[in-house]
Amino acid sequence: MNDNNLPGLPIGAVERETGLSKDVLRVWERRYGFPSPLRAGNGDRLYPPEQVDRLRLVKRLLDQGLRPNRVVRLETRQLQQLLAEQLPDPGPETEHTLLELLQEGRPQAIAHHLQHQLATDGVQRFVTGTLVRSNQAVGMAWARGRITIFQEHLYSEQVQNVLRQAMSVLPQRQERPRVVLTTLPGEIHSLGLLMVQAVLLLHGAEVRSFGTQMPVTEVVAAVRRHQADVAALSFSAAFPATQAVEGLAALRDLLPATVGLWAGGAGLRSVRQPPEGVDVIDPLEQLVERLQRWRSARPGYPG
Amino acid sequence: MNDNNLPGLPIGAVERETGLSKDVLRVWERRYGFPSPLRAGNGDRLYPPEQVDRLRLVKRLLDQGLRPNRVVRLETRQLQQLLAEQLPDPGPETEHTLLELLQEGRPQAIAHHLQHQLATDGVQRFVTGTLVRSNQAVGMAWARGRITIFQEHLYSEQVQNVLRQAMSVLPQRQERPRVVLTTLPGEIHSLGLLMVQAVLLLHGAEVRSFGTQMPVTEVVAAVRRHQADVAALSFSAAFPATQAVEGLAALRDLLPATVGLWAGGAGLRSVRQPPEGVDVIDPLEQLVERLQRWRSARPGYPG
DNA sequence: TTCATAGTTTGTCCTGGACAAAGTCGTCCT
DNA sequence: AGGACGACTTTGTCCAGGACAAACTATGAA
Repeated sequence: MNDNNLPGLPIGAVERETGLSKDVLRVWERRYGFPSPLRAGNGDRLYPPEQVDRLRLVKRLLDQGLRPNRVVRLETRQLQQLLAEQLPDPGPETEHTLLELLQEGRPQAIAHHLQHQLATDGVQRFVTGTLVRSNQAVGMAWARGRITIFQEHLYSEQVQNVLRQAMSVLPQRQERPRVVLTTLPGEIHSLGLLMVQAVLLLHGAEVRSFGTQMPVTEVVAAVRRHQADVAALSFSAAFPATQAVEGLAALRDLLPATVGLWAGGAGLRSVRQPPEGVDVIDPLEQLVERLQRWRSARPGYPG
Repeated sequence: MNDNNLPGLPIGAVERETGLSKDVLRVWERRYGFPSPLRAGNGDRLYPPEQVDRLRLVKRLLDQGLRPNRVVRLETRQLQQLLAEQLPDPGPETEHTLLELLQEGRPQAIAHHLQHQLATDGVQRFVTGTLVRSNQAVGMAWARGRITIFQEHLYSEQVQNVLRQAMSVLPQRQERPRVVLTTLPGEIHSLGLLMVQAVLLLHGAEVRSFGTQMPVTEVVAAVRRHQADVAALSFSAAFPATQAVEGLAALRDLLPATVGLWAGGAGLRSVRQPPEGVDVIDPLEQLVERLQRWRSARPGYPG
């Protein structure tokens, strides 16, 4: 039996759980008076679980582009409300069944449901339409407190399974362009990556996916070694826009000018002016056009 | 054209790339004189790429259980040497072909190779034997500078594909125990999770995998909601042992006594005494025994 | 409207100190 | 010999409070 009934989490644990750095947590406390953690005997901050939950909501609002000033002081209720307003709404009853399945918590049923939709829609519409809406619906449901984190996790795990399986069935046509696909360090979400991969694969491009968290220099090395035509980067909403821009600028600088640099994902929504030489692709449908444009600009390549 | 020719990375980027916290980077500098970053005009640290590479090596040595004191001051050469000694050696020529394929960099060929071995070995031996050795071989090759990070990434991406596909073919017998499977926040590696999932699935357990990074309270909620018999946690070598122990203790405290708590992975190697009520399972083969023990202790359940 | 400029907000980084947990080592007792 | 215990050392994490540049906002001119 462990005496682990602490009244709260230390700052490091909160950083890991919320994605807000220790520095930010401390400076918010100083500036806005929230969070207002308890203190351990030695002066260490201890964040009560309610405050951690509230911080998670704040984080998502920031990810939507709101500024701390307007958000940090709000109560949980208000945060939920505001987040529901801010999040893209997939429509009222769009994904009712999915959410019910999530609440029941039978992973098989969820996978089956997704599989069914995939079969109905086909890969293209499934990924760029249905899945996008489902993701939004799930995010919305979390914001409203209808589902919890573990249910979100369960969802993305199932999506991942379905997507990977769909791709394994797709013919590998290996036509140009050859695309190196990955994310920068600090990105934790891999769903976007898979969605991009599926679309590219479907349209006959040769995708070489490296998963998440590739340092800039490694992306460059991979592009060279694989003689890729394009480097494609994915950024989730949770990824700091400033880091994205920084990374893309550095990449553009290090990659040969002949190599395309494509970037997409909710993490770039708030970026006013992307670095020169970077193609921002958003929404996902644009990827197909971009692909065709690349090919028609290079008639030498088949496709 | 961007002026991104900085002589080094800021401390935050180094944290993301190496997994060493800003605090650690600064305190090492103070104590050991390494790293010794340049300074920007405003006093900010700028870590040259060579030092970042060296830090990556240091990090892996710490992950092997060595102490900073003995390691931080060493040169790159010595670090590589020492790491080669410390890492478990899968034998001289064991995975020669795999490494050659990795160096060539054709993902298809790698997947094919893995698939072939899977077919030869069967799931059990593939996961607990061949894959473990392959992982070691790849880690070793990186330590020796034979391959780089992006090649490691490519490898784990292929392994992931092969494993997920193998599991999708496996019959879902859904016998007891029902196992909630995940990792704690801060864990970035998901391979271990998949390997465990494959073994459990093969032996007819009902696995509910939630991917990586589940807060302790969410694990508890998931176990309750899913009426699971066991919570299984995976820890990679990169995961701080102290955090693992802390998290496991908290989990044990919050979970009902009737629910088993199984933990495994290289991240627990250095743990002398795990918290009471936690089953440490290492190596992976033990998982099968543990499963059978669980079942024979509960003759009511089929299996 | 669009664009430049002044003001504000915000994340990140800095120094240098402190301390508890974990590891190491030597000693004593069985 | 082996194991338990206590003293010493190492190490990661946390603290305070200040600073600043980049990003954003608001204001006013063309």
